[in-house]
Amino acid sequence: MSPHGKPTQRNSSLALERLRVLVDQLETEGRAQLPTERELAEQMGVGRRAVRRALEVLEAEGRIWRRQGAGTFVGTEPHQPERHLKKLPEVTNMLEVMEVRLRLEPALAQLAALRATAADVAWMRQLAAKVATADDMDSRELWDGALHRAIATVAGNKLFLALFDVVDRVRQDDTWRHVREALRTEARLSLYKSQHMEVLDAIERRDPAAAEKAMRQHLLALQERLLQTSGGLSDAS
Amino acid sequence: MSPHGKPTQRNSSLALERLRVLVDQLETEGRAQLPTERELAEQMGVGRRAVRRALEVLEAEGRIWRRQGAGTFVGTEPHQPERHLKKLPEVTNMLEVMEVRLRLEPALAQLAALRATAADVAWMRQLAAKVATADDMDSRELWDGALHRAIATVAGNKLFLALFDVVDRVRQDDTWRHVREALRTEARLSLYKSQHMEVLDAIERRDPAAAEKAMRQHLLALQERLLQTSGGLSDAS
DNA sequence: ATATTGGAACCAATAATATTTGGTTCCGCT
DNA sequence: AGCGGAACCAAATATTATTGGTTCCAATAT
Repeated sequence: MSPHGKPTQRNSSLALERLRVLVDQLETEGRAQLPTERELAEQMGVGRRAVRRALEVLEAEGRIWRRQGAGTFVGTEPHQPERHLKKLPEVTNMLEVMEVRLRLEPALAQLAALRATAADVAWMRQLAAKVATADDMDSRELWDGALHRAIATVAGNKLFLALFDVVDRVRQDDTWRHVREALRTEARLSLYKSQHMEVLDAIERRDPAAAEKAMRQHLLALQERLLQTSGGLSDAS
Repeated sequence: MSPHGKPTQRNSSLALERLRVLVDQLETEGRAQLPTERELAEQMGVGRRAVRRALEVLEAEGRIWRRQGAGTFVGTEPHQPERHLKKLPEVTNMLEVMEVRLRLEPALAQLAALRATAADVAWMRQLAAKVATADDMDSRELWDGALHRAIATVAGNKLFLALFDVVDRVRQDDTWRHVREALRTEARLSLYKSQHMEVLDAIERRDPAAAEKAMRQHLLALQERLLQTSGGLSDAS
């Protein structure tokens, strides 16, 4: 065989034609996976780049889907919730996070007010004190996160706590570090501190409605600050 | 060496004493993992069962923690949210699931009312029709789940949808099949059907408050039925 | 005779390693 | 400039080894 075959760019078109036939064939046979790119290139006598270009077309058409390390498959990508969780930071943005927190955490504060013991209240107050006395921003954010999670724990619903952790992991993702830094300005510290106190006071009074409202006020203040600084964030499309 | 050493049951106590020393030693050295049970048994000249009994004591005291396939470690088990997600069905119960759904899904219906397109409404109505016309209970539950997830999708918040999927996976767990069967009685079908319609009507009217309320009513009816049938479920402690 | 122990074998979950495979970059050739 | 080939990267999978969990049995002591 002559090395470096026909110099024309028709190779990818040829590969595309033959791949369409192959995909139809596999579809009728009910098989899903097609050969590796290297095998396809050798079988058709073209380079791997030509094969890849052809596969890109088929993928854009939705006829196939590919996953690095796994292979190329006929049809559309199956829905796998677990896999989706891992790349949540890529498909979400801070506005969505706040939209969720605004609905989750007030409910958690409400439940905490219903179920908190005296020891729970003491624990949360300790954390609030740590938030208030922390000097650098890193430790402040650390303790603040611990306080919010403590409230979620005191709420006494394991499933709810798991949901909180999912949101919290997205929130803590490095992608949003600069956004979080913008939120925690010195001027707002006293406001956040007093709002924390309102939440804890309501929980200690066993006043679910007040706890819910206080937490909502706190998160609304955060959201407001978010909208002020960035003027809105679009998703990373 | 004589096979089957000292016949006394003191072996586990002896092992416990020596293990305490070992744990203290590792703790000061900053090392976490201690030898395998087989190695410990050989080193101390006792059987593995004696070692295991001693380790059980230390684990109950919170001095060590063990994981099958990994090893035994000094200290307390580190918090790993991902690992916790996998065994959620074991640590939760149906009441917790309903408590969460009652706070998640009304918010999702509210957002859906704000963001639904005409095509979205048509899609959800198709699913509602499938629920109403399904004859056997399995397919009914299947389409009902699809409808609820459609509403969560129309809500237009990827993170919120991910949370819904987490709850849904727990809800669909095989452990609760008999509970779900008890919920879906023939007598309640017309009620659920009309409640679905109320939710979709409110969404089509772009009435967030009504959509939220209708969804809450629907879930409250489900929760009520759950409490009626089982008389309350305690967690599997 | 009964109970307890040590030993061995097996099971199941985890971790470590190797292999596969799509994704990317680079180079020589035409 | 475009192609083929090779090499390398990174994600996913398959395989193997490790390790706690469990069961069973024979030996021994009481």
